[in-house]
Amino acid sequence: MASETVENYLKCIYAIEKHQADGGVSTNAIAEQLQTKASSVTDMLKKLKQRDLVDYKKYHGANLTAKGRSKAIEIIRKHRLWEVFLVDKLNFKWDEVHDIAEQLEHVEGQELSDRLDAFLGYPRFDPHGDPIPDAEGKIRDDRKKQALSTLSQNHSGVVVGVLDSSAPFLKYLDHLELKLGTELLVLEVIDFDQSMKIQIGQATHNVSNQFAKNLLIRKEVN
Amino acid sequence: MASETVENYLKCIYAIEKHQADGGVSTNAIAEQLQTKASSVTDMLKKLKQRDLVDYKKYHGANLTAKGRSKAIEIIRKHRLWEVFLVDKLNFKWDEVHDIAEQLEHVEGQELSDRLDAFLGYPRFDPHGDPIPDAEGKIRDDRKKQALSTLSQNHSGVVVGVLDSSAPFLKYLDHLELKLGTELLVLEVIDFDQSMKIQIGQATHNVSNQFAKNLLIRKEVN
DNA sequence: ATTAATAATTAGATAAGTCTAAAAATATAT
DNA sequence: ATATATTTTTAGACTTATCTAATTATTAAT
Repeated sequence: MASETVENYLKCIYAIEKHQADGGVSTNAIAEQLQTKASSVTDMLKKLKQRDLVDYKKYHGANLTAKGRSKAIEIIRKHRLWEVFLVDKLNFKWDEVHDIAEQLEHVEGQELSDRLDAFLGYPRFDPHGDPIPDAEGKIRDDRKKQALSTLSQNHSGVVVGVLDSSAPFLKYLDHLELKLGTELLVLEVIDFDQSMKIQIGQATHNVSNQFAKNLLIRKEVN
Repeated sequence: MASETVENYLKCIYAIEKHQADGGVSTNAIAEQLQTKASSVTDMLKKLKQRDLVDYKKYHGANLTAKGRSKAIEIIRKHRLWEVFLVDKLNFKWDEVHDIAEQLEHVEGQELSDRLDAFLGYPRFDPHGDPIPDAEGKIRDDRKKQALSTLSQNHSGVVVGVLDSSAPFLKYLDHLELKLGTELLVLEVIDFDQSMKIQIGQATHNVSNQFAKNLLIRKEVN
């Protein structure tokens, strides 16, 4: 199989592709995401192309081939399954699991992930609300989710995920007593900076637009 | 922390040290165990010495320092805990877990192993009967175990471990319906080649001396 | 349509780990 | 005690993945 480094590149390109709809993923975007230099990325893209994992044209970025995408999804599946394991079975908190899962995702063995999947009860979502691809690589996520920032006054929703799964953001959510499944109501949107006042249970909080853009909710019909 | 390669060298030196009582572990012994060349081992021993993980004198082999030994035991702890997980929770068979645990043992995080340990109920032994070091690196094994080959006629014992944990040997044990805890009785020892006839439940089998040397039993007083 | 700014690539080095082939040290045998 | 065999080390090369500095392409701006 591919080295850990190669796997990280594939996962990274997959993630960027999803955020940008059109065109090739740029060398710089990959470099920034992976905390490496553009020249290293260029070198790697050549190798990935040789192995038929990406389509790559000099100066025009890269896109995953079917083969590359399939490998990326496999890694994401493992990452998310391990995260469920760490939270559900080992009682880690949702802000503690990312780095460990980052290591576990590279452990090889289809049999391993499939048995882990079964052991966990075939979870559909990881602790951050991200969908877990099934054994065939299908991503089953039919939820209509949107950023909190897209809600207007007096609309309510249920937290179903996050766009930022960094520890600081997740800890802030804990602080606000927000977790997956929590219902919230937009009381007010401030025109000046798009910050909003939201109600969670009996409490109200003011949150920034940056915050609202990173929280995913399913809108409630009310 | 140390790279996977370094960890594998430490684990290897630890294992050989245990089998040979005296003196330095030879370059060739390490090379054979790790399926690599003697020259590579020499290179690595120099690096391990620089990092104070082994004592090494040219042409006279290496021994782990306290620091090196502690790291080796940490890896062994992780390896054995993961093996318990794979067998007890994911229902792998005892001959299938070695290679997967070989990967999992390199995942970093003291917190991870400790929580895994707790989740598994602080097991004392892995699926092959090897003792699991505790969080402080103490190896708790007060069992009086000996190779089956040391038993004489009409003595019986209980299987408590194996010296060879390769898949072929373990599968053979399955075939004989021998597992940890199984009682057996030596019916006859053939003088010619030290092979023996043993009784397991109602069945009797003839096993080679090579077999008997790799099966660990606790002698029963009867 | 040039020029300036930005992005991407090449060239050449470095580090970790490995190898082959040759040289040196140690161990063994007479 | 010397010769032979075995083991170990050195020297130099290769691979993967990385870096810096310099160069080349592309994009944006006037």
